Amino acid sequence: MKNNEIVVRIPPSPTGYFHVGRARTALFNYLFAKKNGGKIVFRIEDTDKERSKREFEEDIVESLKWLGITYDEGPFRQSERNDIYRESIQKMIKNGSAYISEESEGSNKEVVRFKNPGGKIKFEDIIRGEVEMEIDDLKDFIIAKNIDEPLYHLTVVVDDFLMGVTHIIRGDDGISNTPRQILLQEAIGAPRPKYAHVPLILAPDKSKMSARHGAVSLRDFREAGYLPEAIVNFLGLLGFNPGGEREIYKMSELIEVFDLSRVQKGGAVFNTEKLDWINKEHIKLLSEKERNETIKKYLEKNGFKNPNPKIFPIIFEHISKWGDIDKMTREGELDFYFKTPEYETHLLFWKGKEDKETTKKHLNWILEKISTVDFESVESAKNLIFDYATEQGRGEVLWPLRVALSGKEKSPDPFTLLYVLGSVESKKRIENAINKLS
RNA sequence: GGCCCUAUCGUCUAAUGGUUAGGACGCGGCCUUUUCAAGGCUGCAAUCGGGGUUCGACUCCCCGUAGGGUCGCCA
Repeated sequence: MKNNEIVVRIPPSPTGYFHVGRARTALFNYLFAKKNGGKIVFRIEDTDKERSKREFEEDIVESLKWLGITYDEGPFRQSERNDIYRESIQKMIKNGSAYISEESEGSNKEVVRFKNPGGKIKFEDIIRGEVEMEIDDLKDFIIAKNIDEPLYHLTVVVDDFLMGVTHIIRGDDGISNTPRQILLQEAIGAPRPKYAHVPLILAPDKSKMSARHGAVSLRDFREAGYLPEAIVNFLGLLGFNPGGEREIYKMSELIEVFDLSRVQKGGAVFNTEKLDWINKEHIKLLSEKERNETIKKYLEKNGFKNPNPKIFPIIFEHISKWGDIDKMTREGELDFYFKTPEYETHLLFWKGKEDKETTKKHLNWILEKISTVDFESVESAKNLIFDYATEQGRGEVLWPLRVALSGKEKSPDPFTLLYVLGSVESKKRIENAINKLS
């Protein structure tokens, strides 16, 4: 089933944390390779010694792993392959396709330039169709600072050739590099791979998504508490759609339906709301156990020791990503589960109607009613009170009860609160409320 | 500015010559045992403009327009 004809590559340069755009390109490469039984080569393009950092390389490796994008070969580091590039440069100089050029500007007085034949370069792009570009204004572009310091175009072409890369699936912003690389391929006698330039991921203002637009690196999303499967789902469907109306896909399902020729031509705006929705859908797909464990972990991280497991499903209902738990904590939305709430007395009144006696009456009724029982379920709490509430006016009874228990204008329903808090704590809070009214 | 690319609801997209232009996110309304959330139902909302080709264009061609990418001894 292995199709050894197909080889793709994932070639990040470790000059920053792994960017979502690059992640998506990596994902498309992965999907394409897996779909067609091809091979994936992972190559670190760290020829720029100034900007390349191990920290970034590690981040990229980790991010790929987090997403579930695996590779068959590598990582290779271009910085460790100088012998290979040197040989190519020398060969090109020898056959006249490159030459050492004396410079009056720049930081080196001699560089290696490629002899540009000029004219036009035409190539076939799987996504865009036929593309033709003029190359005259490329001049004799530089392929190495010197014989031991090769530059991007040269290293890419040499490596793609040596690693047997058949399909180059990369971001749209690299399309203008293609003619240069084709020229180089011809000079070293490499076959021309097939190209597919995927459109860019755009910020809401339609410009290329970059750091000034907020969260752009995978680690940002990881830290915000997104699920990797949601990121994969979202990115996989950004600029690609298999047709049909399905929105939620797992990696394996994405592989099945992936088709490079269905990739969109235009850029796609990164829509965080949709990502959040997709993330929530994937949280729903988790097992209850897995979900609860993560919620517990986040609660503890936020300083809530030994959280009551009864609140896990409530929290689940209110979040679209784990990081929302951090936010809820910060905004004090969770405090009432753990300690007696503080609130303005006025909040106790249904629709702001300052009727102390009635409010007290209802609260007292409930207090008495619950003093002898404990709640086995939300239902049992409801059964105890609901008929009375219906008779007396649901808002009149239920609103003050809810406020007494939560101290909040917005919270889960009072029966759930009763069940979660238990009768002892509930009684205490209701008594509190009654005291406030006296 | 040169070169290149792109163009369907606000956003992601479906419809590859014939549909009341479909779905999703978001937004509004209603319902669902007070509020919030969740859920259900429902509503608003698009083929950039102009020419062709064709019996018939979202779909094909041309010209505009708009947006984007790229023009390093970075990758």
